[in-house]
Amino acid sequence: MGKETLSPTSAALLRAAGIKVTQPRLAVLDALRAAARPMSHAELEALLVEIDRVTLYRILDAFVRHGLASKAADARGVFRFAARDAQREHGGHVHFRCETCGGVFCLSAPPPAPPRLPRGFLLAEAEFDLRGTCAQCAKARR
Amino acid sequence: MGKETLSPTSAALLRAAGIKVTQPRLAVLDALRAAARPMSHAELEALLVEIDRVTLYRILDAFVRHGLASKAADARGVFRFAARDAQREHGGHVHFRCETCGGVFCLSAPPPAPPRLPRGFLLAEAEFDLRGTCAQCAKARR
DNA sequence: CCCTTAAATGCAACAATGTTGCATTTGCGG
DNA sequence: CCGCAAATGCAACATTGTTGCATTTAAGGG
Ligand SMILES: [Mn+2]
Ligand SMILES: [Mn+2]
Ligand SMILES: [Zn+2]
Ligand SMILES: [Zn+2]
Repeated sequence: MGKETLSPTSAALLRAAGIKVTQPRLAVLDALRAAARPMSHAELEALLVEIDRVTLYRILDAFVRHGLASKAADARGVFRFAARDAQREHGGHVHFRCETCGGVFCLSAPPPAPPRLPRGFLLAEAEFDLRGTCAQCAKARR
Repeated sequence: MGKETLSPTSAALLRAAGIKVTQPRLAVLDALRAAARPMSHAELEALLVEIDRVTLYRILDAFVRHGLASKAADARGVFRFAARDAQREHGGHVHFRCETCGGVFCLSAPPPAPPRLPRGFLLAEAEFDLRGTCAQCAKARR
């Protein structure tokens, strides 16, 4: 009987990152890892009412600093956070964002290869960002 | 003697878009068309001190509604606006955004072709978004 | 030209998002 | 169990963007 491939506990991830394991951080990391898509601060705040607003900002920034989460502004200019390990599932394909309903759709196409950068430039992230109207919203519009 | 390829006046662009030609709009459109890069509201406000803050927001939104400008959140979550005709110069290549200094750099690589979308989906815009650290900021960091 | 009128502007108030300072609490190594 | 740096909670503030409403102005028809 082969050993199961367990995902690490959130506590283990926090310890591996070298930051203190606290109840608020466990709750936030659990929420991020369980989320189907990148979450905004407001969404997390609504989900985790017991956590202070500012603490939540600081926890998210700490996660980003220590490589546990990614942070990117969405089309509306709001930051969205994704757990790095949950995010890996979405690394192999392209996303389409509906400008009407805000929905994110996973396409089957592989992401394009990043081009060569000028000397000295460091690439952190490359995202092929497709925006438009999803089928449902397009139909409703007529 | 061939006829020169004149770019249209900003007033002509406003008229063609079917909106009133006003002094604030002319100033904003001139500024956007002269700008080397997409401009934030704050940058435009500093440049055009005579224009009211709210009016500037409304002018920019009107430009977007009428196809005279594009609007997109930058890596810091701030909206940046570009005149559509000035922007055409930047349609044929990819951009790199420095997460440290906020600078936008034009790369020589052509943009990747958008993938096939699911039935009913409408593509409005496709952008290959590269983020990281520019050479100058990378050097300063060490 | 001058009126008329809808559109655009200016200003005040508000809302959402993100940051800073500081006193208090807590995880964790010793 | 202690001591202390790290993390939290709370208040105040900053920036970015929105809404309501009174006033001004562009543009078209006499
Ligand atoms: Mn996906
Ligand atoms: Mn360019
Ligand atoms: Zn949709
Ligand atoms: Zn830079």
